[in-house]
Amino acid sequence: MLEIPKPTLGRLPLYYRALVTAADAGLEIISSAELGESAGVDSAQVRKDITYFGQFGRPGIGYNVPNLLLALEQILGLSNPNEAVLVGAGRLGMAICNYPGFTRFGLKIVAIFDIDPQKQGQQVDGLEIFPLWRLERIVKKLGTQIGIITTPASSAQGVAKMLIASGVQAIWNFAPVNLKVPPDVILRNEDLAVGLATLSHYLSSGHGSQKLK
Amino acid sequence: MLEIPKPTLGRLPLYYRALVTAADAGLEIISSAELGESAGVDSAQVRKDITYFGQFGRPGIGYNVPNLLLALEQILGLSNPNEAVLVGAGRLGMAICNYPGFTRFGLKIVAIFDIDPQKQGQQVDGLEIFPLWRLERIVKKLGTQIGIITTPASSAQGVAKMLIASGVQAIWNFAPVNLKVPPDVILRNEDLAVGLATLSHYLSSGHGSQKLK
DNA sequence: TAGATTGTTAATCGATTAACAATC
DNA sequence: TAGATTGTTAATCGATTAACAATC
Repeated sequence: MLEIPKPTLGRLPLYYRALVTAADAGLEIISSAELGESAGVDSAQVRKDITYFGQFGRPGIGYNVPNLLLALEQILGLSNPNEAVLVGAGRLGMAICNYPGFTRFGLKIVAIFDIDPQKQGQQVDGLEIFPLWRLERIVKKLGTQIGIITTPASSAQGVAKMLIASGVQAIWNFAPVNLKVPPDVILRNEDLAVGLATLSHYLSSGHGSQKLK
Repeated sequence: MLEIPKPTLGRLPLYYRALVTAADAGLEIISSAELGESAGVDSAQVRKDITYFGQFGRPGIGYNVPNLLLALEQILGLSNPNEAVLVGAGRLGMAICNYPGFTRFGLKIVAIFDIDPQKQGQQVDGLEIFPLWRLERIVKKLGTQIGIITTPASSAQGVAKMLIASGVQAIWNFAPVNLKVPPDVILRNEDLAVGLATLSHYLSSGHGSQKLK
């Protein structure tokens, strides 16, 4: 399969969401213009993006909603559910455990870890919080693929090491720090400070009117 | 002042963080190579990015840490603190209220709103949760510039309208939905589902080794 | 047939990378 | 002077936009 550009990959979830909405509304067919309108993307861009993973439209007609939805699930890897462990049971961690958007994207958190003995043994949404020293054995046993880091910045690198030693293939990092990981580990940084700084810049520079990201 | 490219703007907070660390360590001078190493960015890119807002380095020497730090605070608009109201007192909202990274970036949440009467009147970090109908008057009175939306997707557009009617200039949207706002309002979407979908794609496609974002 | 809309090509735009003269 | 490192230019790379022939 050909390589999908990163910017395109970032828009696919937007299309996916727009299509789910359309499907819920009973729509069978959607045009690139309609899809773009709903996702906030130019129609030419929509068509270009879609062709990166196939031909799903019919000239003069549009795209078949269920077909395209299925294709997107494929390409986004949502067909096989993703299991993850979460390290750091603070508020951000708990928010992520509960984030409603994730069920749709097939994320299942299977264990939570925290270094604080106070929290250990507590239940969160039916999941027990385990002590950090049990991480390696549990992750190995479950064969979990994704590790989510919601610890303070100071502990994040250590946690990343543990996760990698335990065999996770991907790390989703919410700690505000630049993690070093081996090249075969997929790393995604979700850095809220970047978003804030961007807003702050545009506010103080007086340029309104930007659609950021 | 010349326009700073968006990708550059996204990297500035990383430099800022690296510089804070360097300053804390008592470093006076830092090279583009060191700064890049710390921020996870190529050194040529670092130099290019910095020149978008001035000349702060000395050939053969490097950059003066305090100077560059100051310049970044300027350009990121951190010199004037940013006040925000937050709408949606769920777990994500609470997590954001507590996110430690924000203090450094000068964000101050001055009021919280929620539609749920159960939550109204409760205190969160010394802030009372107000009913939604009081939003307009309070925001107008405080002159708040930023509105943070952490409601479910279904209510987000309505909340955005209220915020805009109340005079906020920027919206930081965490609800998984494509908001429509007038062109003079700055909109930043923080979409966790995009991050997840990206991870999921790389996991299922078998390409490891990507540093995503 | 006439109107609509795709898939794709070509043109434009913008960002990254590489290289190096100027400077310390 | 020799070595280091910036700021900047030019070359490369990649993404977006525009246009349109092909198709329904």
